[in-house]
Amino acid sequence: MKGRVLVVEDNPDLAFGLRNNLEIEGYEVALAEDGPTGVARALEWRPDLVILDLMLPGMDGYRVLRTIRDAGFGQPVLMLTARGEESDKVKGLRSGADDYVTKPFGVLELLARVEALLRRASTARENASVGFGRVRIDRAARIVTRGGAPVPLAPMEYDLLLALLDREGAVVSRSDLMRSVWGYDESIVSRTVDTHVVELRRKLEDDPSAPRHILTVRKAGYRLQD
Amino acid sequence: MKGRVLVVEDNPDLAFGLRNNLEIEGYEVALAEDGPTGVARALEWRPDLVILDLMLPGMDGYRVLRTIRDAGFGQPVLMLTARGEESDKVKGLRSGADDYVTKPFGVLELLARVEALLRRASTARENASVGFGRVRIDRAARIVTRGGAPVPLAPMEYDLLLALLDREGAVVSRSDLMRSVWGYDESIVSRTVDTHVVELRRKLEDDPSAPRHILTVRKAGYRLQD
DNA sequence: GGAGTCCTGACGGTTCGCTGACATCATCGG
DNA sequence: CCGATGATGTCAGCGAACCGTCAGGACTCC
Repeated sequence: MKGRVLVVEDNPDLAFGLRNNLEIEGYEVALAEDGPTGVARALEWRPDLVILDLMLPGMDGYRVLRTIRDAGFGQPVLMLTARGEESDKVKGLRSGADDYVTKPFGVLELLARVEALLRRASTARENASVGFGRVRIDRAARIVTRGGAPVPLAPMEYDLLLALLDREGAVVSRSDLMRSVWGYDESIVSRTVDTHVVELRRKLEDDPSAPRHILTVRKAGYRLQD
Repeated sequence: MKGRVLVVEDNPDLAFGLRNNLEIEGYEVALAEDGPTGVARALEWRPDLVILDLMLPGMDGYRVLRTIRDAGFGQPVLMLTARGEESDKVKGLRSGADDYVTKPFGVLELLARVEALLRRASTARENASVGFGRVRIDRAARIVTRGGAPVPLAPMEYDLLLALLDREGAVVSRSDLMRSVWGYDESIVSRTVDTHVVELRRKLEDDPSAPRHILTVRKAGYRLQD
């Protein structure tokens, strides 16, 4: 099995056609015929790649994309649309899609793009880690414990912790944190991130003044490590 | 500077147009007007991305692509062509191109694709283990180790090291370093670069007074070698 | 309206990086 | 071979950047 592909597409003919071709190529395929179903299946089933139609009943492709990206879905997404306007193409790519195909398209071209995207993505592997040190995080329950005892975290603190955890071991810049946690896109001038980091350290580090897990990387950002 | 882009394109109007638009976006741009020149410049200058026309005098785009890939060039390549047949698209993608745009194309779309490719490539590169001698560099974590032991580097030292590493084996002039690390564009009169090189040698070379990796090339700049 | 939460701006400590002076080295002509 | 010349190595100190910290006020949600 070469990988799992989720096709979010409301046109049955197109959806089944894609599934057939992808399965012939050796992919495992799931279908979703509207936006909300697509979001749910992407997050539950964790496909290796999502083919996402732009025009969908209920929730358009942009919102689907934003939603799953905000939920931490990091696999490549290939956008599919009938509209040919360039502004849409740009919007799709900039809002987190990895590639873009305009209908009508050739199946061979689509398969080639799928393959290229998966080859790129296969180098990056996922972290399923759920904690660090004596700290455990239960994402489903949204509960954090330290040495077994629950630690109450404010919403922003929890989101910040998740953003760091999703990239455990890597340096995350303040801008990235601002974008992924707060949704802002601007450069930083405030001490907002720092303040919340301090609070996280106070609640999660054994010695907050000498942090061993939530580390500062000067001039670059913060790094969470086990 | 967002990255270095090599444009291999024989049509002067198109080439200059691309260069202007890319430079406005903050990329550093080089042009090559035929295949062999493109190959040479890609291998020498080590761009972060290559925009490659399919139809070129002397050596067509496919051969250029094959040649530079065989020579170990791993950065993304965006193919550019007037032909619209799908067979060509597939051939381009399968032969190692990362994306494909058909003329006529909108500049905004092209720029968006360039950005998407570079973003993807940068995340892939972060996981690759690179270094020289006993020194390893983890770009994602921003950690440098020597013989397994972490070496604390000041921000500028780290950035300087990366700039040298990105062009490993090639001589990098002080002006280039000033531009890529410090963002300045002026001619050099200070000992700033030298000072930091000294510090890097002290921390990373086995014998700082007889460097084996961070080498001085008199009247030209510095060169990093394995 | 009260409790909790979040952001901002200010302050201070620490580290960093640039500068300028001097030492040393490579190169080349005599 | 030797000295002149210009390029590079080295060092210390000061000003600035950067981050930790905190308190006040605005906001939200009961």
